Amino acid sequence: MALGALHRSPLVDQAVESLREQITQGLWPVGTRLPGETTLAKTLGVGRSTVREALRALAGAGLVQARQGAGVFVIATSPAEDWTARLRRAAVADVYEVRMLVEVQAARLAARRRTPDDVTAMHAALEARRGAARDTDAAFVDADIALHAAVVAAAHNPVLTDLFAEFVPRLREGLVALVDLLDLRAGDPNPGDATHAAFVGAVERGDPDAAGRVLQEELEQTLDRLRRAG
Amino acid sequence: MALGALHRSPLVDQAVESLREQITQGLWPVGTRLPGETTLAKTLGVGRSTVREALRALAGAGLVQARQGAGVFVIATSPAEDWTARLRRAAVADVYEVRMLVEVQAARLAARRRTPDDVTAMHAALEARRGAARDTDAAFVDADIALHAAVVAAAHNPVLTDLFAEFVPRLREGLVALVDLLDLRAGDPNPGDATHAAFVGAVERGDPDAAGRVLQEELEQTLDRLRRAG
DNA sequence: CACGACAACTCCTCAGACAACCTGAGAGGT
DNA sequence: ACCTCTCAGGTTGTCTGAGGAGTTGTCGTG
Repeated sequence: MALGALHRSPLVDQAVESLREQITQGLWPVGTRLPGETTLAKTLGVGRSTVREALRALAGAGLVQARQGAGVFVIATSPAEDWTARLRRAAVADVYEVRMLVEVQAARLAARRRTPDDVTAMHAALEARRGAARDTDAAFVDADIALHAAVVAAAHNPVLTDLFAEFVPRLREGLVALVDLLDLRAGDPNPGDATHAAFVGAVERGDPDAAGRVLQEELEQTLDRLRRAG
Repeated sequence: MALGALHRSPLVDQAVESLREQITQGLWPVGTRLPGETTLAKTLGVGRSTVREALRALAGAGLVQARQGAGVFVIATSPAEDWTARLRRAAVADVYEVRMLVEVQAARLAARRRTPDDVTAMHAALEARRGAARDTDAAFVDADIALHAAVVAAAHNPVLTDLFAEFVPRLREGLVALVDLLDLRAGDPNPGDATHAAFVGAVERGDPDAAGRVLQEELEQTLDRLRRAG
């Protein structure tokens, strides 16, 4: 059941994925009528109401359209979906891997371009991360992400900043689940503080290689955990 | 009674509209929990199944998300601006820079994960790029991008592949303009062939460092030209 | 051939039941 | 005072059965 996430998905979601895949793969071209609800229910092995809800979800995404008495018709095979929705559906590990690729390079850029203002912002974020040590998991993850966002912002590329922001919701979701699942803060309520401080220091003194290396190691560790947990 | 409000819409659609309106109007900000299904059913005057299907439609559109046992939560108040529009507004140099960051790391991944199929695809793309040497500027740029896309695909991360695909339109636009503006193919109708071949070779023999380095140099050169031209 | 009746499908809506799950409050122990 | 555990109430998830309403193709009749 390689449905990629830390929680097992409801039947409806599985049905949606199955149907969406068959549509995008071209099994049912645009304009064709889907099999009836009862037929789909039998082939998918779920109840009729589950099929209906799955079809509603696809209709909400703009892939199909139901006409009473006639049937459900495919009106688009391309998702035409926004990027955030795609991220939400992707496996957390894949999202995290891309985040790692992007941020490591962003850190290298930041080490070359950071301004004094960026440095103060980064230090403030680092302090906030420490302050969240005695807070809830979600708050700690938020502080952690804020620190990383501050570094990305120091790269001074608006596209990059937007891109990272796009990843944040899914990232947050996955990290909170991970921290909770593995009880990462059991021993140390402020895990990764030393590496994060070293990371910020490298950016501050303008050392791209060190910044990239430290960050890569830190993120790779988490990525391994995510892969094992998923 | 010819046009206008002919066939009344199904209750589900009415419920979807009603709920969507209340969400976009800000009655339920992001993060808040919606009233329970039974409550909504009573206030909307429809059955619970109808409410469920309406919520599924909104979930498919990316506005809400249901968590079993907890409730249905608002995760966005508007259908999320599409990323391509944002890219179109950004400076080409900034887009290209991010593309460089992403692809250099993607190439390193690809060097580790490429399969025999990937290698044949890359070779075919390289040949196609050569074949486009005597073609128009636009066709040559397309072949070039296709080669880069083939390498990214070899990294075997769906999120990464999608991300790169998102960049393609804007990239193509900028590159065609650049080639035309600087007359890059005046002397050599197939510029960058040697470096691209070296690049593919590095990925093929599984050398991440070399692949990353060659690609970075190649892309940085173009980025410089873009900055000067812009 | 033209046309209307009709049967067989389809989706639409509701009601009820039970399962799976989350959350918060309170009991109880330390 | 604090922590842990239990548990009840509420929530979404899933299935089933029953009609209602609309569409479409068929078939008999003229």
